[in-house]
Amino acid sequence: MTNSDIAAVFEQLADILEYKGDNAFRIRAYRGAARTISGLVESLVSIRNDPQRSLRNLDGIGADLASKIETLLDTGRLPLLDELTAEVPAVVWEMLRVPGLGPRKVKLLVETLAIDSLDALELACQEGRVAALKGFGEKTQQSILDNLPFARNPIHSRLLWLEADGILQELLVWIRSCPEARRVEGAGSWRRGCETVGDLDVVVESQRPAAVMEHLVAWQGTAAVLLQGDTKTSVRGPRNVQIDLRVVAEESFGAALQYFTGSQEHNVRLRTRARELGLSINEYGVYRLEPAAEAVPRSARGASLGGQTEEEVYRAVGLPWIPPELREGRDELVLAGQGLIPPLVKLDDIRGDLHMHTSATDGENTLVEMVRAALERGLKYIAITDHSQRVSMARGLDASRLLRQWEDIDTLNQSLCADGPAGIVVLKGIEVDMLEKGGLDLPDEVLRQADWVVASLHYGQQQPRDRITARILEAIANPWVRVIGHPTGRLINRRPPYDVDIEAVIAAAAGNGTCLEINANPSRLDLNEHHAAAAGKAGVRMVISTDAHDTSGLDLLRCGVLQARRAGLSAANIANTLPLAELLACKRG
DNA sequence: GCCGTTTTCGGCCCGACTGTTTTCAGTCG
Repeated sequence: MTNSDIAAVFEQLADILEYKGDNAFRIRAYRGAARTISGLVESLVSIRNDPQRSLRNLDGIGADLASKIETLLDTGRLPLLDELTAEVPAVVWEMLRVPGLGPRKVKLLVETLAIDSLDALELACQEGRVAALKGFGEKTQQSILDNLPFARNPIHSRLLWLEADGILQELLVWIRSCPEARRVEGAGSWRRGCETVGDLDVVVESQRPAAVMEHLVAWQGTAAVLLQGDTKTSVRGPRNVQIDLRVVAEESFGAALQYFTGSQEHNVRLRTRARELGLSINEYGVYRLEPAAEAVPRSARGASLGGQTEEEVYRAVGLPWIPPELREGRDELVLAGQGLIPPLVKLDDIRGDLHMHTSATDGENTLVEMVRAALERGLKYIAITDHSQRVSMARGLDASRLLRQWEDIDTLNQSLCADGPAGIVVLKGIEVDMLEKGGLDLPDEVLRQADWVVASLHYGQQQPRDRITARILEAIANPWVRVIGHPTGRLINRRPPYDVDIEAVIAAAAGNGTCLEINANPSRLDLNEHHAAAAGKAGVRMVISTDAHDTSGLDLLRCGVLQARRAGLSAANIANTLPLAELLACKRG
């Protein structure tokens, strides 16, 4: 079993235990273990087999879960899961996708009304049998009917970060146009730069919350109002995304922004740290913990020790401000406490883009158009890396077409030089395919004439782990290959990564001085943050590239930079922050 | 089920909103 299989088992156990009404902290323990495991780069097998290490040293994994992991590794099954799965009818998982229905209510519906399908649930609502249940009522019954379509619609995946960003930017412009709104910021997983975003969070400072919330309701993108209170309003926006707006006073803005940025796990850890210091953090500020704090209403508590800015909140617990991209509840609080949060790479640090296509293959713009667009964006160098011949669908280049393109690039560079020193250098590159049977799609004799070679795997993605890994290791060892393109091949929400031993890839890249790509395309973001972090620790340089197929694709660099920041990487970890001469001196020598 | 420079037992972050409730449970983030 792979790490993700085992993480899935623990998630499933947590879901089942939640439905059964088990201890909430036990459930949290299973979810915490699943999170830890899905963030691992090394396989659980290798950790278990390493005499220097122990599964029990993993965050949130104790004696019991370690033994369950061993059982899963040995047998591929877990008796507890088989046992519990049999106790929960399948309809439960469908019903839990109805917004507003949680495990408690679903359990009551299943057990008292014998609901066994969404159709049966709909009928029970129409016949008024749901409203008659204890704890339910007319409004709950109607809300179930209204929300049933969301449970039935299988297209329920989270938005890509860039899609969420498009909606949020429009929304922020609208909210900022409200005269009653002062500071306005996006929060949540969008602000943390997550690969995908489930819903949009906006925090606003205002003296008149009601006016701001009415302004949101009046937005042209608002499709329905889900709930509206004194300080919080939720609406359904474009593409059915839920938008949560929270309005607070000036002295609480930082605390609210911190709270709504999350992640949940980061906040749990931050608040736990606060409690150890005799403090309590909520979305209004930081307070001293009184002996009977629970009984004291917020307004009657002592003065806030901070909350106007995020910096104040972190400072109150003895920490420097932590960049949102690192707030995932991993080791960021410990690092921050030791002053070891690295300066994260910024978009401005990136000097060049080293993976893009032109109309010579499957790009939409010509060489000259791509170069002009890169120049407009202030890039100092770019590599033109069209597909090689194996990618016939894209009219991949054979050696002779490639050499002709490189002649064009030579000519272009000469004319760019004549324009003066503020120009751009165009590198002669290729995205060469790693062939199914091994080897590369162009001979070394051609590759050695290139300035920049990206090697990528597009075919034979179903091959077994050792075959895929061997193909990539061979490319890494090739003296002319500078970087491995989208090293795992995944497409977010569409296609899983191919089965590759990423630990071996990282080790080989480190040994050969070959870079690994952080492909900035919002559907790829490949390497992912965990792999990129591990590569950075291993001393591998990464290249953040757009893989642009048209001029607007060059704007995607910022998505790759966000991914690198989430991996905790600095400019020093990223090869294309270097001046060109140093970049080209990187591999050989 | 995990965890421990006060602890191997007794804790485990915190609050808004809704609906169905005479004081709170469930859901959500």
